[in-house]
Amino acid sequence: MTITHASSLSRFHPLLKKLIMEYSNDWDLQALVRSCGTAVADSEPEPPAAPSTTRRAEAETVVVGRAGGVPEFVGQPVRSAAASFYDLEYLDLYHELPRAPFLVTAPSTSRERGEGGEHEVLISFPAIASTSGQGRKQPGRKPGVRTARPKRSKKSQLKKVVCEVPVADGGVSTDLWAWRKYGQKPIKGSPYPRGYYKCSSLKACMARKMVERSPEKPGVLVITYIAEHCHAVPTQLNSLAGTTRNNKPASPDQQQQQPSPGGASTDEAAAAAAKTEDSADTTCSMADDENDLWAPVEMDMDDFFGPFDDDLDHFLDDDAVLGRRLSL
DNA sequence: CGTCTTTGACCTGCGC
DNA sequence: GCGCAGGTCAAAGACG
Repeated sequence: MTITHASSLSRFHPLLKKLIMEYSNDWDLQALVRSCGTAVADSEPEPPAAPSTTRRAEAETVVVGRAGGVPEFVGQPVRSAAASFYDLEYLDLYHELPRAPFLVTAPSTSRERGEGGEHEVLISFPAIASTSGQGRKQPGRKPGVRTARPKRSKKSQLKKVVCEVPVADGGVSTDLWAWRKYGQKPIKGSPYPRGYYKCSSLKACMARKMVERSPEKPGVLVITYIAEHCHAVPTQLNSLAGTTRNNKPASPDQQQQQPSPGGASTDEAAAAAAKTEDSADTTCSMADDENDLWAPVEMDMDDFFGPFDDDLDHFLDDDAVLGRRLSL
């Protein structure tokens, strides 16, 4: 599969365009580009977002954003996207424009990556808000009981794809993977906890993602995809049990359980963040009402993306196209 | 019944 | 080598 509309390329940021050209036969990259959005508006560079998730993350900045966008990697394993950007290592992709569906800003100065550096791509999607509370208080597991765990691969060698997603309203944001939350941790220096999710489609799948609220931009969720899916996008989201519980408001009890590194005010912030985070996860992982629109169907990728090839230019000027995409 | 979230403990990597 | 912070595990209970 190749990009067939050269005119469409002109809308991409030069760096992205270059990548596309260089990887024009790389289905994965194109999938990422397309899934992130097809149009790119010129914009002035902004200060790069803070290294989003790890203290190790540093890099040049490329910004991709989309108004009302959805950070899905439709029909495309995230790992592939990451692999396609392999040579980019880390792209700090934060930016916002009020109108342009997608943005790419000029990269900041490039940096040398260290040995074993991460490979990260940061993508931002403006203007999604999310609400919905959930959860309940649960006791932790009993101490002292632990089984051997396979040795982890070096964190520094993990590939990452970082997406910045505006706090979704109603949880529009989604990808087609099913995720299961397996942990949550308060992050030092951030009032917001970070949630840890793994792919629940296949036990053997090592794909993971971390969801946290940006401390600098409380309206933005930072989603970091780690590792690779070892399977195709599920044609049906597994597990129906407990899929709607997240829509229930969190109990005050639970909110008090949120980490409170900074005192009472951050208590509230953390609780809010947790709610937002959970909401984001829910919408990313489960077939709620919005996701019904995304009901996975067996579809040829060309068929799936065909409308975007055809309407790429139109896409920029007509939100209806976005709506059309969202309704796919 | 299967899968989910919650949550504290445990483990590991990294910086100093 | 040590300590900290982040990442993962797994029990318990909820949900459909």
